Amino acid sequence: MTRRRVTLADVAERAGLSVTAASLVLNRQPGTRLSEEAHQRVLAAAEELGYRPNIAARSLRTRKTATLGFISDVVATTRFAGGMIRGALDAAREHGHVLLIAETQGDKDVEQQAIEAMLDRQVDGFVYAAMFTRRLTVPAAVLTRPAVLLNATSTDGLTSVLPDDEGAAYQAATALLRAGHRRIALVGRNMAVERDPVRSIAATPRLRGVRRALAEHRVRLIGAGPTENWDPEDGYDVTGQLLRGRRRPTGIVCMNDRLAFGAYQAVADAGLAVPGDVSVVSFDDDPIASWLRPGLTTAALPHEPMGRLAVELLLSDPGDGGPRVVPMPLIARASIAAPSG
Amino acid sequence: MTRRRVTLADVAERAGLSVTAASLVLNRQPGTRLSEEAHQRVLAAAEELGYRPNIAARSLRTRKTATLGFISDVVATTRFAGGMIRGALDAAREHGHVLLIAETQGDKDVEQQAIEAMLDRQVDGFVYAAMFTRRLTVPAAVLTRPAVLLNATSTDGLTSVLPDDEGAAYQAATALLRAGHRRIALVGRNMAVERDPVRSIAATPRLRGVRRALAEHRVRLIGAGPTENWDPEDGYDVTGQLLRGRRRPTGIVCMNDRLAFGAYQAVADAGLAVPGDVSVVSFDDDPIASWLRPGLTTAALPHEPMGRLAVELLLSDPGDGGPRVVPMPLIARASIAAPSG
DNA sequence: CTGTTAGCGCTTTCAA
DNA sequence: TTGAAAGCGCTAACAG
Repeated sequence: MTRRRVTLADVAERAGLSVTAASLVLNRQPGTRLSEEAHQRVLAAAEELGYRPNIAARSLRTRKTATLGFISDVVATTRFAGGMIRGALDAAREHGHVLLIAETQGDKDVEQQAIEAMLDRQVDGFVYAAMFTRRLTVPAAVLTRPAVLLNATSTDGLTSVLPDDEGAAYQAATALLRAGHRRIALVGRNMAVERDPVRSIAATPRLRGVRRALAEHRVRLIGAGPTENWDPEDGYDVTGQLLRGRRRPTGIVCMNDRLAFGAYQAVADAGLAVPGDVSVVSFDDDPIASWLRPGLTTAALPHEPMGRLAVELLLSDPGDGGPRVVPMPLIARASIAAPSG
Repeated sequence: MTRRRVTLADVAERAGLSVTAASLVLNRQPGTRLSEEAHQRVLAAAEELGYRPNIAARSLRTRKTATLGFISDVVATTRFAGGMIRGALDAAREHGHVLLIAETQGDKDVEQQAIEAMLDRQVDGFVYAAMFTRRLTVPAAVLTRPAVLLNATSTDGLTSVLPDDEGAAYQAATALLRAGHRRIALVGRNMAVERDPVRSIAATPRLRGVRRALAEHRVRLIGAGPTENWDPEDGYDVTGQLLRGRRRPTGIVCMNDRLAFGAYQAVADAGLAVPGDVSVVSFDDDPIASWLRPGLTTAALPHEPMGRLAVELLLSDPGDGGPRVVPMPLIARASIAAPSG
């Protein structure tokens, strides 16, 4: 039932011209050598027949497939992952490209297989993405083609796209300071992570940004216990300790929204309120940030712009190598107020 | 710098055989006509040269690309969306296929463009997915190739993959009944939605399943006000009303986890506790379900198995047309207890 | 058991 | 201004 696809030859025949002519017209060659009439005839024929080029056949000659490979470790587990994909997808579409997507789940064999499958299909380039900002080593097969790192850095000299964690942290802490807070604590410290070059990429600049803001106001951070992870229960535990401590903070910076979610619960359990007794600011703009009551003020991970930038770099000049930093907008909700004391 | 890819001709030359022979061996033809020695030589040559077939070239002859198109309305916005993609990706990989993914955002032009771009690349088939279960009309261009609907139904007679909402609702309500509850309310009613053939696909079977379970125990549902949407604030509002009503429920079934999130807040604001005073059960298994305290018992949307099944059907015999229902496991956490009264 | 040849649909010299 | 012909890498008739 599926009728044979119409080919360039069909168009040419209908236009009463050669395949060459048809090809020339349809590809809008610069030095428009064909007569105006030939143009019209080909265009009309293509239109009437509903002609669409066979990209596979074309790529055999041109070695361009207008297809990019997007390789990431995890898409399903983390919820904003989709944002990077969406941004990449949008940019690709705007440039007439299409995305082959693979998820490796951190499995090197799966990854290798995925890369080869894409190479077999002659992708023009790769976006190699990590769902959690980190440093990584790019598989050699990826370096076979132009490539851009997304939400990660490496030592391969590849261009990489990263969120501006430090700037975001500076803004977040400054928001607290501007509201008048001086007793500020930070939830989510973990020296082991901060010293680990692989995992520190988000933690360290966030810490640095907070410190820089506080330093400008000559405020010292209230010490908080370390957290093993950045999950709600970690936030709950550490915030509980802080609230029971001798110098109770009026403002808390959480390293991410999941911690903040736990912090909210700890504040409530202590018989206190956000933001009346404790102001909270955080990172990521996880969907729950808007569901919490009061809404959580948080610096949004710009996943969509990041994904977009990655493919735009890939399609223009991916070679230069420096990291490109994308700003994280502070989404102001209702979790910050002036300190009550 | 990128060395020319090694071709079949290279392998053949190195093996001292014809291209045909090499092709035959590498494609493991059934009637292994080549000599054992020829086999070895070709295999060795391919191995040494790191030969990889050019799928584009192959597909020109075979009209098979081992590439599938995955079209969905939204991937980034909804958090579990990724699950369907992951399942589809896994199944595709296991079958040596690769996925071209596009997101249409509900825009028909974007959609048409995406479908054509995929058709231009000769995809072998389509998975057409909706991120919220619903009825839809499949674009004609999709019907050009084998296709399977994912999380949606249509009138095109396409095979579709759906979650077993009714079974899940039956289980959820039964869990409450078994715990001893008799005063049970349902949060998330909306007649307008239930009567709308487009949007009712999840709501109606959930309602039916709950009713069937209650009927078996001769229990009548406590009336609850309708909700405009299924968002946290809707759950908060309606649950608040129920708790202030004359016949306070001891068990609540929420139509989804976002509603349940709001319900938890309403219970807390009423000075009551989950599950001591009110048991809650819900649908979806949104990540927050596990973050809530106490953990929310909820029927999980089986996105991953659904995505997987869709491509498996597509790769085997997509033609048959009936809807295929995937069970929704009830994830038991801590939000159900015996009624206190 | 193995090689020759044609051709998938397209682009691109080169010649007319 | 136009067309013929070669060839991208591969598979599949058809010979031998």
